[in-house]
Amino acid sequence: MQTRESNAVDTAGRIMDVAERLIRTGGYDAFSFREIATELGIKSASVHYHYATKADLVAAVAKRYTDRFIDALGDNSGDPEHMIDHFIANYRASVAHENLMCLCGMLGAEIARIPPSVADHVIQFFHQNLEWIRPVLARRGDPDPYASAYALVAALEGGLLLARSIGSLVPFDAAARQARRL
Amino acid sequence: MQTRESNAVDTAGRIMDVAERLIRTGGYDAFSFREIATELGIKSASVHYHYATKADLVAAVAKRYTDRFIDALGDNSGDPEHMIDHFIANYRASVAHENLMCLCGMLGAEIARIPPSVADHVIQFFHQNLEWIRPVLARRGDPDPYASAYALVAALEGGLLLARSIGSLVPFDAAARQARRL
DNA sequence: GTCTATAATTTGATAGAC
DNA sequence: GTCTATCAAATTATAGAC
Repeated sequence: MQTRESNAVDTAGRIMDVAERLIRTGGYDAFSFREIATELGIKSASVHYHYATKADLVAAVAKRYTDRFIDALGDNSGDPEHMIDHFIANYRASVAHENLMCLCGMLGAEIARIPPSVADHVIQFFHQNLEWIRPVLARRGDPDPYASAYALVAALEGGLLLARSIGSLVPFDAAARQARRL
Repeated sequence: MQTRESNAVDTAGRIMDVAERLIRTGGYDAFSFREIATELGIKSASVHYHYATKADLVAAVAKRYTDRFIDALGDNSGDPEHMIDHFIANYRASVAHENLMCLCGMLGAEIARIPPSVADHVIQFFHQNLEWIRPVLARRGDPDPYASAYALVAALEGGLLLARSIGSLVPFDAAARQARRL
């Protein structure tokens, strides 16, 4: 069973930890097996023992990231206003606590160049996020919860991107505030 | 003087054309001098003749992209509602006509890994965009045009990202529509 | 499960002929 | 301005010892 902690205790988990951070910093092509190995004090051949190919590793990272993200969102049946704030807070933590992009935001930008097995997980991430927030928006009385869900996720991903670019949380908070208005 | 056309007639311009498309597809690390050379029917040494380093090439591409983008926006003194639609349309064309990310959206996601000379142009792009749209929003009677400018640019960049990820323009249009509301 | 060693390819970049 | 030739380093990946 996969641990829920950020810092896994087994080698396979630690490899994913490092890979996730590197991808969220520079994207799919901005890291190597050797870079991960060096950081963990092992050799790149050992990384290949756990994940045969780069596509395998990144697909595993994307799946774990999605599962953890949806798990952290939890139940969506509470007060809609509180649920929306909770949804926003989960995105905000990405840049606020670690100054990192959302993993699937980064890979989504690169969707046309990444392996299909990875792209599938990225698409799944967005669909699961949209399906979590859409009924919340509907319960709040939104006349078009489908469109509003798209708009909210887009605003949050763009907010992360702009916040990191400018080096300030102000754009994220402004985007979230505007997108959460009924 | 730099031509305004997308397809430059000189080699230096053609190199930038190919580089821009490749970066907008997969990011800074997802292309090589050889890939550009092969596509143009020349050798990678010839690319280095025009741009000594990869950082030099991408910085030139980012500067040209920003200059063209701001130039295409033109004067911002017209009817605010029309100016906002015009601003949105310039972003929308990126994914609608070429299925590409905004160059500076892509590089902004990777801001922590790209050369500082490139990052400077990315930051400039966002500041120039914000300064173009902010007075428009102010003239429209927005109580906080600074925040609304951030929110609009974030929504459009996130809209591009989500549209490309999902493979549909619906998320972009939903994000733009929500972000343009007063 | 980790290692050494290495293969095969690609990368950014340079020297020097034409 | 473009070429051939080349370099040093890095890349993904594999074989086989321990």
